[in-house]
Amino acid sequence: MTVMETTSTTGTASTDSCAGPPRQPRRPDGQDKYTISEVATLTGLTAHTLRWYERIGLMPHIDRSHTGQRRYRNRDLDWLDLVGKLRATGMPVADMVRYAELVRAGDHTYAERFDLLKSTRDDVLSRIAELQDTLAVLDRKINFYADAGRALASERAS
Amino acid sequence: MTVMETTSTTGTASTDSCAGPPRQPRRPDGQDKYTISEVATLTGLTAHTLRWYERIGLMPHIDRSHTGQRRYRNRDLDWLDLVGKLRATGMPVADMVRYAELVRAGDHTYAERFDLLKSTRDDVLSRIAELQDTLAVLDRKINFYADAGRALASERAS
DNA sequence: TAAAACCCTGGAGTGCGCTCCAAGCAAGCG
DNA sequence: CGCTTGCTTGGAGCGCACTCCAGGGTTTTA
Repeated sequence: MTVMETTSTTGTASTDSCAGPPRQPRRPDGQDKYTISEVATLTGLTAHTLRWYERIGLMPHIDRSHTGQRRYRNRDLDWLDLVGKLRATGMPVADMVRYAELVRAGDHTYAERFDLLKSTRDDVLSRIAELQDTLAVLDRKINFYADAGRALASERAS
Repeated sequence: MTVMETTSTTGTASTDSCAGPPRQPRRPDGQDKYTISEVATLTGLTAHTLRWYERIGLMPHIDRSHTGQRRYRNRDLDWLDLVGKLRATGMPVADMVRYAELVRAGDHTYAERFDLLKSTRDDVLSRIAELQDTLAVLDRKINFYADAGRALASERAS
């Protein structure tokens, strides 16, 4: 029987949709050192996924302890927050890797980053519109079934 | 060299985000008979995908011509519209199959359909919230890079 | 100090949603 | 009549984003 690796019972749909800055039990900058499993609980990702993100170039360089274990820092958590948000928009991982490369490349890539974020923003806007469209359809159907349900109830009562 | 099967250059992001009832060149009810490739162009799906939807039970029974070719009707196009919208919400195909089964099962499944649509609606709402959250982050970053760009420009001018 | 819990790596496996292939049938056209 | 085009089927293949495994080393707890 080996390790279980955080099966993360907190599903994808977060209950607190109106939280300001997400206050997690982070350590203050300066003594911010997290093991991979701590980061897993903080982010909801598995340790597997965190290592995989690193392999494909989606993470900046992660510090290591003297024996080679990963030691994440607050800025890594910030990055993972961003990654999580971008993933939620449906952005493919490859595109995020591209953005990560631009960040690694230095300040002279500002313009490219700007373009990338701007077109992502457009995507998000149109996806929101799409969802609101779907919402309207859903509401029509829901009303239909609600009415049908009431009709059946009053029929039973008569 | 065999057939090409509609590589659909119209991407996933539709440009007309504010269209009322989507006016497609449909034939009037009564003489509504479409071949699979017509439906492919109308929906943006490939013929492969249409057949696959049928195989997995996502479609109602589709009429056939005397030689066994599919002949879609307007109600099938309506169904595919709904399916497209639900797909856009990220609903797994298996869940849509479940809904399709309820529809096939008859009127006595109204309550279950209601529940399914209602929880889907909740998903959509929280996904919209999520996207708006992401939008805020994106806007902050975009502003940062825009400012940085302006700063560089004025630096060059001095 | 020993057991339990945790972490490391490269590579293989999984599930989803298509996507395509091979082989064949059917209709229209010169 | 053959050619082209389009449709049919079952089944295989693919790309993405993980997800896990084997086989080892490390850290923590009792």
